[in-house]
Amino acid sequence: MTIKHYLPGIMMKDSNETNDLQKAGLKATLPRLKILKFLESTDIRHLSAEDVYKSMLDSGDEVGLATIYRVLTQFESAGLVTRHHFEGGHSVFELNEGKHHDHIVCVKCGKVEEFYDETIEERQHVIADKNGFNITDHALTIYGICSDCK
Amino acid sequence: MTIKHYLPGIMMKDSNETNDLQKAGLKATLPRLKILKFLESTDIRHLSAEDVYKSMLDSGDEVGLATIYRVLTQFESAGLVTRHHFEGGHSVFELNEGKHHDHIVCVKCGKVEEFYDETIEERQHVIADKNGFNITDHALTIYGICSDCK
DNA sequence: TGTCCAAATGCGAAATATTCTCATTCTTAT
DNA sequence: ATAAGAATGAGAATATTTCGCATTTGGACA
Repeated sequence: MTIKHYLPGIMMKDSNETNDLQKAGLKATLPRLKILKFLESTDIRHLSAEDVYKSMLDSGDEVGLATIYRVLTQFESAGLVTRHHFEGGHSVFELNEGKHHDHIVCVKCGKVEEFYDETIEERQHVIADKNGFNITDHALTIYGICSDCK
Repeated sequence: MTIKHYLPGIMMKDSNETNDLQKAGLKATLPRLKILKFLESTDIRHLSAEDVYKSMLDSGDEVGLATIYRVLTQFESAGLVTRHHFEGGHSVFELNEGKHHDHIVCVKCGKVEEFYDETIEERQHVIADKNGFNITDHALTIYGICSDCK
């Protein structure tokens, strides 16, 4: 669905999503576009593959579960989403928007808050250097009881 | 198997492991003793339930896989081991000895190094306070390429 | 030390989560 | 529009973990 005809004089691409996919080296297939648009439109930040599958089904966009898994993994490789391994054994995915952050998770209700701490970021690089590693990524998750659950 | 008869004058308990289990509120059953002894004797720090199962089989101590899972979970609750969710989707367990530490994992070869950083520990408490959480635990894993794999 | 009861174990079935296979359908370059 | 290769869908296959239940065991107490 293009809107270029409604904005004469401005040369628009078919959609931001198509473009984002192509920049990521991924063909702009319908399932991928739908999944990306879904991730951008939902206000739930952390979703399992199953969550994505069911939510999309509910809104009438059926995409096979295997494809959801494949596409989310591709999005992860492309840097479009981040995969987290919170407690529970299954992966959850988060659309990468804005800046990097870490998470603090309530072990009672599952609520997830985001935070960013420059000091911690810096220390991690010091630690990686000390151990001879080149950091590719990191995952810091603090677990605790949130104020609602105390 | 007790050794108290060989140390006259010293009142020894049946074994450290039996004692550790009882202090943890767990009956000193044979499978639990074997698993605990195995964890204490191996020099591999991070093991999956399957790893524990197979290694014990190899050394002639067969314990059902379901029991391994149950016992490791109980040990976790009792604070004897820590469960980690490194990349790969399955849990690995680590015997708690010495002090808390975090991990830096090589994404190529899987090597795991431990580190402890007081500054990061402190910042986490500040962050939890700021968000109204009582920390119960935390998991910081840095991912990178180790010096061998560069 | 023998007995008894609750708790623990073993084993296979079931549940979950994720990946794979392969026939069919799209995408995109031409 | 067409062809070649990539992507998808559906279900089978795998991997990991849990569950149900019959049997065994640990340990409190007589």
